[in-house]
Amino acid sequence: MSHDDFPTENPAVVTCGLPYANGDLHIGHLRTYISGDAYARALEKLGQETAFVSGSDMHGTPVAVNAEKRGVSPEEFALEHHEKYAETFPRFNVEFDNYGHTHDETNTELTQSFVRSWVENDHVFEKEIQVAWDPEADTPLPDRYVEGTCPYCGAKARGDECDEGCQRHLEPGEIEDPVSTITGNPAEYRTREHKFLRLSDFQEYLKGFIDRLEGTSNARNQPKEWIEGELQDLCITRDMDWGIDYPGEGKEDLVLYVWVDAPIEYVSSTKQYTERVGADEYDWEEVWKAGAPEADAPEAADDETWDDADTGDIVHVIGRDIIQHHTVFWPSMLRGAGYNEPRAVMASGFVNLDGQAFSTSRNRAVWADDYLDEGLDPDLVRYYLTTTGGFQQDVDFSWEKFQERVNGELVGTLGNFAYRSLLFAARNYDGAPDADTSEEVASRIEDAVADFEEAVNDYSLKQAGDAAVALAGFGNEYIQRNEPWNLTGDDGESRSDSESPSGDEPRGPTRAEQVIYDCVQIAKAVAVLSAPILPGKAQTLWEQLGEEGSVHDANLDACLQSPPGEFGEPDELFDKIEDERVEQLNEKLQERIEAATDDSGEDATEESEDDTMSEDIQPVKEDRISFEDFQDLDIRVGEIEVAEPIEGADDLARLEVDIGTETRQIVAGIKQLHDLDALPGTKVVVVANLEQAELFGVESNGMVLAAGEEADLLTTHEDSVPGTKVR
RNA sequence: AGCGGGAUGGGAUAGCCAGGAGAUUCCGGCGGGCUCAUAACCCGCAGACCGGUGGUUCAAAUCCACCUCCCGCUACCA
Repeated sequence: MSHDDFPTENPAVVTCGLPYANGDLHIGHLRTYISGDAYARALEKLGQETAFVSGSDMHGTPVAVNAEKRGVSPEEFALEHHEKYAETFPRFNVEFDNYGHTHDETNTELTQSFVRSWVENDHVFEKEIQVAWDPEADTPLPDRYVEGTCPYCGAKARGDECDEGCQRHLEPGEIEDPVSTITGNPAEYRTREHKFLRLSDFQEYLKGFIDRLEGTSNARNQPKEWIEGELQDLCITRDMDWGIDYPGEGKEDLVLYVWVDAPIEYVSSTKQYTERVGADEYDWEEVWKAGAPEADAPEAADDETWDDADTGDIVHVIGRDIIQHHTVFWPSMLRGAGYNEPRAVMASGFVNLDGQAFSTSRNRAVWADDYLDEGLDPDLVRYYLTTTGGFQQDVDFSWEKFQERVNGELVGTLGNFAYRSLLFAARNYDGAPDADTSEEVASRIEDAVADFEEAVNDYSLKQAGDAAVALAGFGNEYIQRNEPWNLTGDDGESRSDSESPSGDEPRGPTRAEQVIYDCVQIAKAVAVLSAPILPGKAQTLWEQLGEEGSVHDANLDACLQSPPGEFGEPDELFDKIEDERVEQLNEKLQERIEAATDDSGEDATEESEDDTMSEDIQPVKEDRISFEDFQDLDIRVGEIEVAEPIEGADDLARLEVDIGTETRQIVAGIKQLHDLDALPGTKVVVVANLEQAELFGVESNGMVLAAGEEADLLTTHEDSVPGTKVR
């Protein structure tokens, strides 16, 4: 399948996955938005007509539940977050052409029109299903708000999945002893009629679609299992008040499932952009609808049809956790309503913090607000997040690594080159000397531009960013090699006589003038090429060069166009991050984590508040065991000698425990609840004759006893020596 | 369990789709240079049998098969 290279004749739209209006943003979330922004800007650099849109996802159960807890309406609750997001993004230089939300009029109307199209094209059917209900609160309980016992393995499980036990998917009604996680009441099941989108209608279509799809490879490969297997039909309604009403008679009590109205916001947001700037400036229908094959027979549109279709280019930038939504549900939804299909899905990896996943409940995260409050420039984290690894790779964040990249590449290479070149030029020539770009330098800039163009067409922001920094690196080498500081002050002697063969011209540039002119030209190209990733800093450099207007209006051709002649002494573009600063940042992070762990009762977030307390205290079991059975347990005192985290596991720690006769390796689920460094020397109670197990690839030979969800470690009151039997 | 992603000098990463020069870049180490520049920059050196085994090929980090280990997804968490 062949899409034309960017820039294409038709408009493009770049979208970012909708942030859910329930919680704060951290730099993990930011990775997607920064990348989307940088990619949209990069497309514009190529001269591609591009809109960049997103919006807040306002609906769904978590918003409704959390709003109720706070005693406000869901709308008020969600709008508050929406406004916060809308204000935060620009502070990271993420500038949407339109940022809407799913609850506005545009999206409500458009969503309902999508649903009507599906109904008209016979993709929707009705089915009775079992829905969990909280009889006391008289509210339905979506899957995740039910807990109970897994009918297969007996483990504690969520309504939709045996998440801790056998991992089996559970159908509504299957779980035993269902309990509402909202109120703690026993839940019951009621039979309800719901609407389904028949995804199987699109199975053949999707097989073709996935092969045409560009972007990251994970977005193409991950959904294959679904597409080539049997697609479950998608239940598109929920028993709730909060959401967009299902547009049909007799269904007033149903709202649409969030994953119906959420992606449609991409279209709505683009439409709002058109409404604001006018269709001759940017026409949303050209990108979303025009030229798309007819909707009535989805599978009829094959590769060839799409090849010939004169459509716009839709690029979705998302996190890799919602790949299936964008490669299975969403294209089906678009196709069923006669819309265009996405050209590319760029699914980013996650951001880890010092090698471990962010944990919002433990406050182990770098929050967007914290970053800004530190006074750190947004372009620094933009650079880090977009160029540290491949787009679909996970990226590890630590303040040390952040410092290393900033100081090495932005301060040392890019900033230093720009500063030394412009300063030298300003001091000696009051700007760019009179000359033309040398062949060597022009050709090097052309290479950088070609790299950049290739990067955009390969959906590689890293390559785009590297193109700019590598060019600055060349600049440093070039200025060093030519030593213009040893050439100034010379008179006629050092002029490059080869450059001015005839006596007609008053004089050619001196060697120094030539070198400095070249450097200024390189700096200009660096400003243009780095603008998508470093929008603020590129603009500063642009202004230092004496350029008018915005660097974001310049396209790649500007890289080789001559810079204006005059400018004054520049300021340094980037500040070095000192070691003390990194220490401070680490300390603050550490303090926050500890604070969050300490007062977990008071300032606890939604996760712990709900169920932890009730979960720990259960009625005493009726079944008694014999004394002999008890005797079979070898419980003894142990002393922790070594405690270290197990890479990648959320809460597992590897312990070495002295149990008197020997030192055992034991894996315990206590990592996030204890400061592991403080554990060695602690007396614990160990079940020594438990069968061995392997957890996360680490052998566990015994069990350390701890109480409850908080894993409160059992220890001894006096100082029994390791090995002492507990009885 | 199935599926996806990954394993590359001490650390971090690129290259893999389109097989072929001394395997990229950054940090760190060692030695030199420069002084326009933010103790910055430039040059050179050391250091990798590209996770393992087998295959295809004139040629494999790259393609194929099997295996090991890590991370994730499996139908509301970027």
